Amino acid sequence: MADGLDTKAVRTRQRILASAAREFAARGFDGTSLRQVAAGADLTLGSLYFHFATKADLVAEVLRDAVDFALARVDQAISELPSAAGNAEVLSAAVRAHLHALHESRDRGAAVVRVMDRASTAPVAAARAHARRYITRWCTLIKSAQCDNVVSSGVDPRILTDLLLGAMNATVGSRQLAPHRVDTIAVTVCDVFLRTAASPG
Amino acid sequence: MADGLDTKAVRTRQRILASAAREFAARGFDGTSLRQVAAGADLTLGSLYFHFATKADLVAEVLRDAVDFALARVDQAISELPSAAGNAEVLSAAVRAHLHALHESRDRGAAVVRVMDRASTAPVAAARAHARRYITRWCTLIKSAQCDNVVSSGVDPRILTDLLLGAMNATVGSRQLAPHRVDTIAVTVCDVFLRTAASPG
Amino acid sequence: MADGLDTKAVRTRQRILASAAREFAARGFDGTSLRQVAAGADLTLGSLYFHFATKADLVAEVLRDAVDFALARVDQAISELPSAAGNAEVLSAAVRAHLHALHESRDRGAAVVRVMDRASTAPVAAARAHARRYITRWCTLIKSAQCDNVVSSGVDPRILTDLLLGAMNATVGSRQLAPHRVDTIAVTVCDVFLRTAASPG
Amino acid sequence: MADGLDTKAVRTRQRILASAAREFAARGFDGTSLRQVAAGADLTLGSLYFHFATKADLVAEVLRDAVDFALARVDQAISELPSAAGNAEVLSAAVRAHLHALHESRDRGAAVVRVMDRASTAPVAAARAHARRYITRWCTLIKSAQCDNVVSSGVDPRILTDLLLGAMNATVGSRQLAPHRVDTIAVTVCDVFLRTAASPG
DNA sequence: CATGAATGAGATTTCATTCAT
DNA sequence: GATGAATGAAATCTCATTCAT
Repeated sequence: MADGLDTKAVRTRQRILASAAREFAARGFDGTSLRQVAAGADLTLGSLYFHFATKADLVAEVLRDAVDFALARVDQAISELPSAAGNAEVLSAAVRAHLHALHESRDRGAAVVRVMDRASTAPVAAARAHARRYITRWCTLIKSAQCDNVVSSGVDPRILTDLLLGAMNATVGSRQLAPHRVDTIAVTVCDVFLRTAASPG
Repeated sequence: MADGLDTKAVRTRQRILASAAREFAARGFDGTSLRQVAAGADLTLGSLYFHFATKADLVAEVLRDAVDFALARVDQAISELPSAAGNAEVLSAAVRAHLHALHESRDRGAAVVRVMDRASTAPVAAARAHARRYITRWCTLIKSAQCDNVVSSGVDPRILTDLLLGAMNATVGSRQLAPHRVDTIAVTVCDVFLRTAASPG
Repeated sequence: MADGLDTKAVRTRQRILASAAREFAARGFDGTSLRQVAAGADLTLGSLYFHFATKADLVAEVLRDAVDFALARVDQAISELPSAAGNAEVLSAAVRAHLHALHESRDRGAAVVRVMDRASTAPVAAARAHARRYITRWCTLIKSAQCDNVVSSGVDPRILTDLLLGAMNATVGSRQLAPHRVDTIAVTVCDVFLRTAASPG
Repeated sequence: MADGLDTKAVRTRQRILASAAREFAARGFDGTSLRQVAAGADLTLGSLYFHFATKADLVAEVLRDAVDFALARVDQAISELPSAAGNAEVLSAAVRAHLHALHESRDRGAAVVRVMDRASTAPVAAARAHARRYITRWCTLIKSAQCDNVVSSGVDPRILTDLLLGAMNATVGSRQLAPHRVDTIAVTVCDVFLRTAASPG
């Protein structure tokens, strides 16, 4: 069966993950019932458990997926920059990539933003650790930008990272945004956070 | 019988609201059981219903309280400024007031941040409408600041407001912060969002 | 309210315990659903949980009750013997008391016999420890009887105890026995286990 | 194709029966899931159903096996006695054979003891009927022994049979016993139940 | 022969809510 | 004002069973 990439099970899993992201985004962890998730994936409640042993396992995988997705987008955006690009270009490309990842598949993005908080079970804690690596990545970007005075350089980079991610994540609302609106937001974020008027895009 | 009379009922109500803020902040709306709230207020579950008809009513009042608290703090901070103060001073005073309100009674602040999202029942919708007035207030401040070019002036003030509030609210974490740390955050926020280096405090 | 001995809650508790003993006796621990128990106590499933936090807690209390009941009967029977009674009289009185306790409220007895085995949760383990004290009590009786050569004296008293209790407990079947039939069984047990022809009753 | 052919299917069947005996002995009928049984037989849950149509069918066959095993051992032990052997020798040989059968493959023995009780479905009822024939066999032995006054002769042989089997079956605990310990138990049982001091072995 | 995927019923448990006292 | 007792709905999870491949 080659890579095991398109078996029936794999397709069902994807349907479940999509439905779960949708529901978690709309109603949060505790507000989402697995029956809703199953229905959204055209499945019976019992059948969910063939694919995920636990609600915590399911949400953990949703979170991990979303983080991986955003991370890949940011990495790709940066790698596509011309090699002569300065830290201003790097950071604004990252901002644009993060925002587009967040809004493009809005369910995954909103799910992370709503759920990541505080769901104490073990698998979710693991996903949170995964997400922390994402934050660390951003902190590195911020530090580099501070060296070139691209962003405020006299302040704690950790705080600055929190503010930037907080500002961006706050833009994910209840309904999908058109791509050009996401671009507008990206420009605004850069306009605020970047000292130079490096207009992205 | 005046308004805020200190009867037993009123004191109990306050205890309930405090406990509810604590629990909602820690566990979210769906994650909090009314039994926990009651226990935290040294009460039996049944007794809650003498004071609040519904879980939604209770959370709505918690939210309204928190919004009113922040609104009062911001208004007061602004009114205490010398009459010659410019928009930069006004905005940075508001930032400081908002952040202090958020962290000072962290439970209320975190409760708003965690719960406001999307709890669809009617009373919560009312509280959300109440909160929208708070956002509008901030939008007004932003617009005035844009006139003086104190903040980015070429961008949509609504988006800018969302970014600012999003950034500030993202700083409320799981544990209380010492006041001086809150001040540091306030300085950072102003440093980022205000074009002039108007240091608050 | 005096002793709290006859409140509504206490009466409901008794009804639950009776129903639980009945069901556990008939269907075993895993075979019994709490819905059946609730129905047998004229209660809704949810209401059970006001009185017992857990299925394990419930069964543990049933077991403890049954052991306490048998222990009390055996103690009382022995204490009512004339002070000149020898070990033969003591042992045969105990046999009679145990068998009558077992069959008199058959549900409790059968519940112990069927469930005590192996239900691994913590509260049941506690109940099992409680039951072990009962076995120890019998072992003491057996040892005394061995001293007087009332029962086989050349054998391990622990094994002898197991055989005696095993033989007696095997007599609890699916339906209630008339008291005179229980007496017949008691006579038979004594006839087998006691070396002297000490006829009980 | 003869009868006990050693095809793959037959070997798998044996593995299933062994695993089932183990699980039923450890957790009882309702406490055992077919998935556990399958796993213990290195099989998938679905594959079980190729060999057994129903959980009840499976447990029935386990019970029948165990009864047949014990019956064969008892019969063989008796048939190996010298033809001049009296009823005392016969009974004590039977006791030894039963106890060894019970403890030798402890899983089967314990499975019978734990499960035989009351699993109301039809196939189990059939197995219980099968077991009743085993009890009847013992009752016959007891009656013969009563004729020779080898055991208590003035008592109901049915009751005496129950006591004897109950005593012996009570010795099967949670862990396997060394053979010499089983011999000790057999001696004790004979010492108690047989009027003459016919020491077995 | 065996497996993977799905189903539907039922189990324990939690919880918002009600109401007599 | 407060409590204790009860209810009914819903949630997570387990399990015997089926069937296409």
